[in-house]
Amino acid sequence: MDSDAAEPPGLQARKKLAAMHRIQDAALDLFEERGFDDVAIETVAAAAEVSPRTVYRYFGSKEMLVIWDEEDEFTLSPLTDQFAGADPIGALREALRAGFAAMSDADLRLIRRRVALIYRHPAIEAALILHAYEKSRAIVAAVPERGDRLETQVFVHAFIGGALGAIRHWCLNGFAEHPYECIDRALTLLEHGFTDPRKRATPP
Amino acid sequence: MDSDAAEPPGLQARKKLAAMHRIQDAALDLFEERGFDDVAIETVAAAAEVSPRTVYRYFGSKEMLVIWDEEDEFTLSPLTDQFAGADPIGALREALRAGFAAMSDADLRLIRRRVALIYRHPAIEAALILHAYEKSRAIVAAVPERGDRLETQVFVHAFIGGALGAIRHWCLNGFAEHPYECIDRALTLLEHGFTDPRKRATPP
DNA sequence: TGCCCTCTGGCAGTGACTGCCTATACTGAA
DNA sequence: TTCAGTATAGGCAGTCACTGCCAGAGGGCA
Repeated sequence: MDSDAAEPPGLQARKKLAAMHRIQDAALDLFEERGFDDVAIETVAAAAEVSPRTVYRYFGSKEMLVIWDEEDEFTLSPLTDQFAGADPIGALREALRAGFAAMSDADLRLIRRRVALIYRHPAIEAALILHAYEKSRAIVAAVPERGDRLETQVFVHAFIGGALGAIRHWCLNGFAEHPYECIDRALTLLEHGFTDPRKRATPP
Repeated sequence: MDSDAAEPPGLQARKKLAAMHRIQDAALDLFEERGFDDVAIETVAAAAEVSPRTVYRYFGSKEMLVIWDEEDEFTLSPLTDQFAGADPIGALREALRAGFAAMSDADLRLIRRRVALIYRHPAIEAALILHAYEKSRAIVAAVPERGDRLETQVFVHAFIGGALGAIRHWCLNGFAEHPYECIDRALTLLEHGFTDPRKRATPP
């Protein structure tokens, strides 16, 4: 594991981060232009002027070129703590609200670009789902006394599922609403349960 | 698509089904013995006395050798209808109860064998998750007036997530409980929501 | 400046997966 | 029973994602 405390950036790490952004940019361009399946890693590497080996070292898989988000670690790790608290849904809502509030318009544009690509290509959507479940597994593991309890498993998985459903809806709806709006409504649904079909049938 | 009505079995289809069972059996044996990653498709094909090409034609992917369940189509397609009704959770509960009740001990043993393998190898668990989400996508698509609604997306995804959590807990708990027990409790959690942490902290 | 060491690049390999074509087995009618 | 017509399995060769391994280039620090 890296380390939990934020260390001074490191001049070498900056180059890596810059390269990752350059590679992701090139990849998004190519994928949007020719389609995900018709672009080889070698092509992406050539466009970003790095070796294919480096692309794999940085991103691990082709799909991660689209999934990867620099802020991922920062936004997701506090989530772990929320699940242990007394009001996990409220805490999650607040954490996500803060996360979206901290985003610039450029950030949001980049996310929309990536999400559009994700739901245009099933293979990438698959990778996103797996990525989300890896997170959920980490979250469950981080709640020691409750990790093996069915209730924890179901809650965490349902939350991940709900979040994925919200993102999917956000994209399939042409990004009409603000993403936090979707997440928020998903959280409300999880909060109150699906007992009453009218809760599902009529928006708040 | 095949067809929705049950046609006479077809003598050719029987041979295929028998071959699939033979291939899956051989695959499970080999995966349990040597591990999923250390068995090539070629080996499985040789053990089942079919060509590797046929294995792919039947199962589509290596992971599907473990995931595949003959009853899958039969148990899952009625689920689609349940989501459209007034009391989807109740209908789901009943459908799943009936499904498990119809299972023989041999069926259950096979499922335990497959699930144990699934959670021993992340790659197979990944495939299971994706398989489940493909089903959920089909389900959402089958609820025409509600398919693009956020509430439907979230509900279906949360249900799938909850079910996956329940199965995961079932396996990680050493198959101590009956699987329907786990699913049932998961449904109850979804039904009542996660408002009250005590609902998560204390079993019914 | 010089030593250490991490990181990048190239190489070669593995194995999952996929068209394409031929042989073969099944199906339905003469 | 036999003969078309059709669907299906096998074999071949190819693509490409992904992975160790090793040598070289470049930062980090004295």
